[in-house]
Amino acid sequence: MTIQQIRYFLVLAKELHFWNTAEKVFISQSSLSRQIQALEDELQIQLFERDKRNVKLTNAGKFLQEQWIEKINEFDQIIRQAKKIDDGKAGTISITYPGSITYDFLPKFLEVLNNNIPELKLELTEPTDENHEKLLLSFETDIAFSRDKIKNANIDSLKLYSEPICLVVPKNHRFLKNNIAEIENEKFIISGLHQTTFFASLLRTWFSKNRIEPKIIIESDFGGMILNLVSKGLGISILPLSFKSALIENIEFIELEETIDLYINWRQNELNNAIKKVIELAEGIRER
Amino acid sequence: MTIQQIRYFLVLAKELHFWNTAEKVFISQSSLSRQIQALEDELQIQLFERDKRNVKLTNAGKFLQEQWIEKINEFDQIIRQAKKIDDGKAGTISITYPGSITYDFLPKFLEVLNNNIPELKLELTEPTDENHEKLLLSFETDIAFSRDKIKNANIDSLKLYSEPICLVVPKNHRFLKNNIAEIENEKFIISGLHQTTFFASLLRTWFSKNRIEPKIIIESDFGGMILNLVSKGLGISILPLSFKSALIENIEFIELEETIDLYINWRQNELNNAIKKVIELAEGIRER
DNA sequence: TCAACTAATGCAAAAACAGCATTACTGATG
DNA sequence: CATCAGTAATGCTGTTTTTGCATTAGTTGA
Repeated sequence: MTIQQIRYFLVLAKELHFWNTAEKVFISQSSLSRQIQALEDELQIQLFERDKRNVKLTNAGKFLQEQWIEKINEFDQIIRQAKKIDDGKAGTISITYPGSITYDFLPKFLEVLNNNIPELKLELTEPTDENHEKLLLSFETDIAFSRDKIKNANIDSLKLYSEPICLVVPKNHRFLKNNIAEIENEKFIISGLHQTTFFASLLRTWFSKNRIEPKIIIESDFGGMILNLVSKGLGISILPLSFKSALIENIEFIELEETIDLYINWRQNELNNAIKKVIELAEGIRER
Repeated sequence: MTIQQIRYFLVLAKELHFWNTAEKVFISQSSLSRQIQALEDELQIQLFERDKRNVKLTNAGKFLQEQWIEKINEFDQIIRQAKKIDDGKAGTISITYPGSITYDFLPKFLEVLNNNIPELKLELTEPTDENHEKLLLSFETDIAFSRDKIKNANIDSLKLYSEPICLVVPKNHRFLKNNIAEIENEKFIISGLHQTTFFASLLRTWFSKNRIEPKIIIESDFGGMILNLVSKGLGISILPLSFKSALIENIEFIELEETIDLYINWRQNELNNAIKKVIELAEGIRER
């Protein structure tokens, strides 16, 4: 059984037409017909019901289509990862991170990487869903920065630092002079509280602990946007202190009691030396 | 790339010896050598470092060995499952169940199955670890009976019935005449409370709710054994009412307030008609 | 220096595969 | 009812790939 045969099968299962499929996979109709027959023979499973005119998946065929699509993707991903390991330092490594470290920690970290492994190529992504666990284990990413600790037997985690979260207000806001009072009357520009991200849940907890039902006028998950709107006087927000490094005009940060952590996460028993080196450097930063 | 090549690779990765490997996989050494070369060529990844005398896995090779062992197993399991679907009613379906339904529900259910689908072949297992979720999704089982509801988007669950849990005591035990008092002085024969099974956690809750620290003299997860020891007067136990159907001599059941449920669980969108029919029959039983 | 080991390779036979042309059957059309 | 277009399977032939044998070439230890 060939991986290629499985790919042919998957295209045919979608097209349900030998000629079209043959064209798509760049072989002749007769060859395709025989490849599929060979596959059916080897598996001893009928995949398609076909008469001289129609092609239809059997139940077993439908099942294999579902399952194989997934497995073949995983398969390809594994090979891509193996290539990275084979390339060694020349390979590209993927890093995912929460937007809140864009202005402060991340640039510093990238500078350290560049000084120590100048030949390293990086791919940076800010994941929309925050399932770091899955992203790491399926090799879609190599290093994941996260705000909460990942608890998984196959993932190692290390806390890098804690920082306060802050009220973010325009310059000259009354909060800066008086005590923080009647916060409930303020308009908030804030990430959607229904989100499942760790920061959203921290915000929910903070609001409920302080018995505040915030008046949210704009929801945005993009910190840069929030800062900008606050600086224009459209409302106030709550963000980790790191955002101060964005150096936006007309903004002040008021530290709150609450703190938030930053973790670095990676696959246990990583074999890729470049990734191992990056982790070491992160550990080094923490020790300082 | 052939599945077969990957299998060759996996054997060689373990043996690290071309001749031995060739013998094990029933091809000649030269053929094996060329198959591995072809694999390396196609992947563009060096899998082994070899001189004229030694064979050693590269890092990328180690990685692929780890990953492929797993994927190939999943692959085989998928094909086995597809075969079952292809066989239709003639196939064997796998059922896992908690020991507590051995004497009451399960025999009745098997009778219903036998009356309705006499040609069905069954494989029954009492899983030691209770990870029904994984067993179902990896196709190691087809139908899982469980005491707690499985919450997983890819698994469907149905509650079949509730039953009380009972104190199980020898005949003529004082509890049968008086109120249940000074239970703390009784010796318990019971499943290990540290277990992660749903029943163990239910027991823990019950004991703590009633502020009892049970004196456990024998731990056993096997209901039949527990019944036997209770009947011999060695202690008392707590079990679901179902065990009454075991019809052991010299035993009485005292119903408690607490109840426990039985669920049947299966993969959503099951394609195997035999499995679908079994689920239907289970639903039918419930409606009665 | 020699013998034992072991992975790679040249070679010829065998097997598998590819594509062309054709067959065989189905449905639709007039 | 005859004809035609559509479609999957198959016979055939040339090409490519794979196989195993025998041999080579490098390594290790005596």
